[in-house]
Amino acid sequence: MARAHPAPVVTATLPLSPPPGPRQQRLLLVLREAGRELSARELHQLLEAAQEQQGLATVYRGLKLLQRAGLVRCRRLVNGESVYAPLERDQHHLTCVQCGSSEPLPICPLGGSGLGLTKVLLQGFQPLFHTFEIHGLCARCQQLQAPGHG
Amino acid sequence: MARAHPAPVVTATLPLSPPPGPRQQRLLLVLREAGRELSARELHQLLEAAQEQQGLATVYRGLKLLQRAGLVRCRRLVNGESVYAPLERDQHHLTCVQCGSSEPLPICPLGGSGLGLTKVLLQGFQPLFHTFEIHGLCARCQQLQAPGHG
DNA sequence: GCTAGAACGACAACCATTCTCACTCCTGAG
DNA sequence: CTCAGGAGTGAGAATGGTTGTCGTTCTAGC
Ligand SMILES: [Mn+2]
Ligand SMILES: [Mn+2]
Ligand SMILES: [Zn+2]
Ligand SMILES: [Zn+2]
Repeated sequence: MARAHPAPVVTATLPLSPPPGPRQQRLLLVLREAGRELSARELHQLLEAAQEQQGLATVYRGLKLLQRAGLVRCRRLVNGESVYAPLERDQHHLTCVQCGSSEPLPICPLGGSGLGLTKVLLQGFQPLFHTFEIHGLCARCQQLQAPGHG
Repeated sequence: MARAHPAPVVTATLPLSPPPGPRQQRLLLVLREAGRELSARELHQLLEAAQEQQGLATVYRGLKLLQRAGLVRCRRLVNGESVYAPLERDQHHLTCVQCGSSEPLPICPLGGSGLGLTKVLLQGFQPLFHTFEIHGLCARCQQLQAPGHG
């Protein structure tokens, strides 16, 4: 019977592609062991230190594969560089438009409520991950920008 | 003028800075008249066509001022360029990690529920705007990536 | 009119990312 | 085993949006 389902939320998706090759698995492992988001260059350097070097171009290629496989998420910092993290680490940020600092924000807009991200809205689009960010002024930059600075 | 503001929620914030100068007001006007997000270069060219040219560096400077004043929002496209829109236009997107296409997503994670963006969470951070994006594969790229392609 | 400081604009510099292309490695056929 | 084909790789060049530099122009105050 077609009962009124609580709208099957379509995010937190299943992997699409077959498991990636060994190079990509190494990338994923390093990302999982790191406690934070890593840039492509950091990843490249960490691999180098671990005697498993991969050319920077290869790192970028691998990260793109992992994204398409639904294993890695990515966001761009204000300074232009992209940072990567495992998909299962669901983390968002407060980012200062002035100094670019970015600190964790312990909420997720899709977390509890579900938000009703139905297939109707997605219309054939296959979601892999989401980004949510609040941009504004950090406490320090507010003071520096304040009119009466003393 | 004074648009209805629905929100007890802490986002959709009040302007912080004094009203910007005439150059910035022109930028804001063009952004409001355009039906879509504009890049700095597009803005520069539109102003040129309207006999109100501003150097590209000045356009960037003005956009940063408008952001800090709580009048303009900004997001980065996959190809690296930033696009700008008036703050009151609350729009989010589905973005393809493969081809970079980005189509509107008619929901906002802060819209109805409020999400509980309390001052406790923000801890002195002054929110100006937010970005929310679902990244994945558009219908076309799913087909091209499919295993049995025919 | 004159001066100090802010705003401006043309252009150079920056730098993360992507592209190029020669080379290596793997695989399957013979 | 030998070899051809193709995918994967890596070093370096190219790309391009954004930011920095710095001499010029505008503005306000006297
Ligand atoms: Mn989340
Ligand atoms: Mn919104
Ligand atoms: Zn700041
Ligand atoms: Zn696509």
